[in-house]
Amino acid sequence: MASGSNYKTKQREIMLSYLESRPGVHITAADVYDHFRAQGVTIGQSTVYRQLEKFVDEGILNKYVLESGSSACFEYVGMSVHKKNETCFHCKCEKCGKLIHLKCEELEEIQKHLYSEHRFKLDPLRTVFYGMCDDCLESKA
Amino acid sequence: MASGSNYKTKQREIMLSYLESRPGVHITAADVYDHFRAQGVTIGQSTVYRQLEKFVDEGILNKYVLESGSSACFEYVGMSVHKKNETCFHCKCEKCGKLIHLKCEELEEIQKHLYSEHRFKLDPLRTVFYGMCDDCLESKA
DNA sequence: CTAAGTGCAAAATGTTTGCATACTT
DNA sequence: AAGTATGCAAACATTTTGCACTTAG
Repeated sequence: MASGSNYKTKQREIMLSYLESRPGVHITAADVYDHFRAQGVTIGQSTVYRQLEKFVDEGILNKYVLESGSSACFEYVGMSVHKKNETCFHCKCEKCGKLIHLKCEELEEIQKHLYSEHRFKLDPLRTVFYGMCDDCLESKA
Repeated sequence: MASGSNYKTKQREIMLSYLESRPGVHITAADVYDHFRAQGVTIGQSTVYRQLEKFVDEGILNKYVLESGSSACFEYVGMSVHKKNETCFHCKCEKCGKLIHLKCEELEEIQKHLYSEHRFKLDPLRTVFYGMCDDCLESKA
């Protein structure tokens, strides 16, 4: 979480403002790379990966791994969300792959329950609920 | 979940009995491959991956993706658990890697809640709660 | 001037696929 | 005989690393 020193480079700045403009959206390393390349701005892939990892360390981004073999997803949470300590859960549909964001009081009960009864401190940023979404449930039957 | 047809091959059988002998343990494709190669028994990697994927489809194994860049983990859950329809949740400690199994009534409330309020049908066999366990919480402070 | 960041290409992973062969039913 | 599984090697996708060069502090 604690960051080392960060030089204010052009690449870091434009990446940050791009990510900042998409709060709550899942973005992959390739998305970032492609976004800038499409504009004629080239940022090396290694730089993209290295900066993303830094942002995660700094708590500016969350990182999710949804499936093996596919890219990791990053999501801007910024300092504001972090400070407010808002809990955001994610549900991933195993059928259509849709990702659902939930901010729900009741789900926060899980955390409390796990902590008080099972002495386990849940990390909602890393936890993904797998299952099946509304649409797929209907189309299945 | 429904399986296609499964031929009873030597590879499938020895893989199954190996996995069966390690219930509740996380095993990677490489673990399986190495285990047999160390015994002089060679199973092609593709076979390992293909069979593991089948076992997952059949509900015999759970599959977890812990981090990007590292291997997917498989865990034997077997038919017995499946038939009894017991709900078993898993908590994985992000620090020490320990895997905790929970059978808890209250956690089953999550399922009901997610279903009734968010129209999302949770799959407990695929879902892992990430966080920090008792021991690591203490040793951290 | 020194520490940190960049970009390229190469390497390292982990997983999937094509295809000829072998085994199950 | 028909359908399925196997094993190899090659293909793939994602991410990491080595290194010479550039930039920020």
